[in-house]
Amino acid sequence: MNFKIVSKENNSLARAGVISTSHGDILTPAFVTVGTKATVKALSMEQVREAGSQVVLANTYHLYLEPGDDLVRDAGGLGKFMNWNGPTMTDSGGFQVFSLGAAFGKKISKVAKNESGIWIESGEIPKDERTPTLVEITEEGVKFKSYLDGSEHFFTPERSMEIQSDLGADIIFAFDECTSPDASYEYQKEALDRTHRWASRSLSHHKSLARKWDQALFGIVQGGRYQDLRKESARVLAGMNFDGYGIGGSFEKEDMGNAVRWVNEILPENKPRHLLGIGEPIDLILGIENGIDTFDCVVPTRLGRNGTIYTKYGRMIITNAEFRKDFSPIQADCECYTCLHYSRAYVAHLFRANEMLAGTLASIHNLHFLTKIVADAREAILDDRFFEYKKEVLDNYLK
RNA sequence: GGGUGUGUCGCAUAGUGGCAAUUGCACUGGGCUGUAAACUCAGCGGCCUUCCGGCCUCCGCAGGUUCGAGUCCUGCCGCACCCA
Repeated sequence: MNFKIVSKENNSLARAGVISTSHGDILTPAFVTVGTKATVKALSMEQVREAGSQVVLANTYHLYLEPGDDLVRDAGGLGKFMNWNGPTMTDSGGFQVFSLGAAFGKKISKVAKNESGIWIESGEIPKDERTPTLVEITEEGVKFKSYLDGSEHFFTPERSMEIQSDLGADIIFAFDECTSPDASYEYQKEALDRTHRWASRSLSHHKSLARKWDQALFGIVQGGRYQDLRKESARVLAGMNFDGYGIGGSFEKEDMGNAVRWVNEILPENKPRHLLGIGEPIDLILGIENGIDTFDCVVPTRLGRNGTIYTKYGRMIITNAEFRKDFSPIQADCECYTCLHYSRAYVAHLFRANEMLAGTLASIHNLHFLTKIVADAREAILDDRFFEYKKEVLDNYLK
C-alpha cells in the first residue's frame, strides 16, 4: 500500500490524496462501504460499484465464525470470494468487544448525544446488576460467546492478525477495544493502555507472519471522549510504525470534529487516517475538515433497509403517510439508480408491502448519497473551495 | 320452517361476573454511526393531567338479573352450519 497527498486545504487539516493498493487506487477522502459478512446487505457488487463505492470493509469476527477464515483464504481471499475486484479492508473484531460487550442488550450508541449533560458511568453500576454480555476481556485477549450458537472463542491480537491474514484484505486493523461512551475515565485509561499493548502485539505478529499477500496494517487510536487520552493515544501509536491509522472508539456527537482534530494534529501527516464507523453527512464533513482520509459506516445500508433515506435537506422516513402518494423522486437532482427510475410513493409501497427491493433501492440511494458527499468534498479540496462546499452542505442539510 | 352455534378496536383473535378489555396484522410516530439489525421502541375509544393518575364512553340492538355484566337471562337483528 502506498499513500500520496495530492492537495491540502490551507486553513484546516483537510487533504485529498490517493491510497494505492494491489487491487486499485482509492481516491481520498473516500467513504468505505461496509460488507460485514463479505456482502453489502441487499446489494450486488455491481450496485455497490455503481452507487459510487471504491472500497469495501468486511469483519474479521463474523467471517471467522461463518464461513471460517480458512475457507475465505482457500477461495482466494475476501475480494475474490465476494466478487469485489477493488480494494478491501477488514476490521479486527475490536468493535465487537463493544457491541457484544458493553452495548449488548442495551440501547447504547458509540456516538453519544449528551443532551442532558449528565453521564451515568457504567462503573457506578454494581457488577452483578449489569446486563450479561457475550465478552470477557483480559490482558491476553477477549473471550467471545458466538452470537450464532453461544460457543466460546478466544481472540487475541495475534489471532486477529492471523485471521485477517487469511481473509486477505488490502488494509487490516490492529485488535483493539472499542470502549463505551458511558465508561469511566479510569476504565477508559485502563482499556487504552491495554489497547496500546495490543497494538504493539498486533504489529509485531503481523510482521512475523508469512505474507500471503500485501497487507497494510493500521493501528487504532482510542481514548473515548477525553482529550488527554485521545492525544496520548495518538502519540503512543504514532511512535509505532503502522502503515496508517484508524480512529476508533466512542464520541460525543457535538465534539466529534474536535476529537478528530486532537488526534490528527499528532498523527504523522504522510500516513492515511481512517475514521472507524462514522458516517452521518455532517460527521463526514467535519471529519474531512479535520484530516480524515477514509470513513466506513453501516448507516447508509442499515438506515436504508430500515426505511430512513438521506436527502441533502435531511433525513426522511419514507414510510411516513405524507409520501404515500408522492410521485416525485426521493431527491430531485440525485442521479442514483433509484432516483432516476422510481418515486417516493413506489419505494414507500415496497416498504409497506415488505418487498425485498425496498431495502435495495433505499440502500442504493443512501450509499450514493454518502459517497457523493465525500467525493464532492475531494473535488472541493482540489479546487480550493472546501469551506464554501462545507457551508453549502450544512446549510442545506440543517435547513 | 326446525335445530345448533356465533356477533369484542380497520381485519383477525383472547377474554373464569370486578375490564378501557389479550395477542397478531394493519395504521401513526420515533430510533439506528468499525452490522447480534429487511431490526427495534412507543402509540393506537375520547377528554384532562407535572409524575402518580382522573373523568367520560365502550364489547350487534333493546330490556332484565346483580353491589357490579363483554361474560348470566329474555327478545330482536345479522352471520355460519345442520335437518327439512
